[in-house]
Amino acid sequence: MDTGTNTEAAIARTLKKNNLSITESRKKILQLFLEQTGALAHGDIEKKAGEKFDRVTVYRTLQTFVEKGIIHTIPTADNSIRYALCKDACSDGHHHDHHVHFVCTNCKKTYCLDDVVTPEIKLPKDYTAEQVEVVVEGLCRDCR
Amino acid sequence: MDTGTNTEAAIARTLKKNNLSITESRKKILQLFLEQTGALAHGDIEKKAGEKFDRVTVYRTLQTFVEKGIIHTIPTADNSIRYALCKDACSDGHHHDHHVHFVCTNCKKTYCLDDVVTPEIKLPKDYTAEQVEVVVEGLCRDCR
DNA sequence: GTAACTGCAAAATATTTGCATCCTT
DNA sequence: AAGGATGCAAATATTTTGCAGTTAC
Repeated sequence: MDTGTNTEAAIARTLKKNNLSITESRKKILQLFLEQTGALAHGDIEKKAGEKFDRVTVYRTLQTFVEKGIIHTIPTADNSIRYALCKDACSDGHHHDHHVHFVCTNCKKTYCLDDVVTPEIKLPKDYTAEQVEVVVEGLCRDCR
Repeated sequence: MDTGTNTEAAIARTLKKNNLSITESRKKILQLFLEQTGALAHGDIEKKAGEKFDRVTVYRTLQTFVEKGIIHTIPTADNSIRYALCKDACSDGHHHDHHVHFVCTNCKKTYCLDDVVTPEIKLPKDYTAEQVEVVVEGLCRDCR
């Protein structure tokens, strides 16, 4: 069975599920995320997509995907927003990550460690936690 | 005893300790951090400093402070870098935070919870952790 | 006096918006 | 056919760089 077809079908399904029309740029960008181990920054996507799309389309597509809960942003100390695919628990605007993110200090790749669950954090009495983000920096498997 | 004087002395000491000359902008910006409970974004500093400094000076001052380990950056999901004072464990370029950061989803203030220590994270075998960043989002004491 | 720091101008980047055209449904 | 999505142009915003003048030591 052709995997290409499977992936395409999955992509179409994801878009349809979110009431988005199925267009070239959305398919291509979603494809990039699926092919990718790690997370992608806006710039990565422009590069990987070649000359295919206008810069503005990339901005708009990423924004739409975040709004729909298809991808989520990962905070990093160096001000470059990165995006990664959400697992199914996410939906419209309400993203809930329960896994840890990892940024390699050498190759700068960003990974979602889906199997590493964010720990409980004990806050001072006056604070209420809604969401916990954990970003670990270090060397990834390829760089050590 | 005049607290103003104490603070000024502390500021001067901090700058001297890091081989930085004691200038108006540095004093003023460091002052802002000391007066502040939470963290500051570049924009906040420009606003709070009034018309006092050139935008470029703020950029350069923040950069210098980060390099010297006087302040550190806090990653947030919304791409606005925030800065907060480092505790003494930090030095030249090697910043080590062991506390949790808290961002209020209502008032957007960012706090360093110095008493809340970052937990140990168990990573997959192939990864090495150098630094763990934890950012908790929720409601702060003033907003709940 | 000298080296370091600042402010201004301007360049380089990054992001947002409006609108006409094209594509999906 | 109608509404949504794209691409282009241009407006904004953000960050960086060079350099001349000023300040700290």
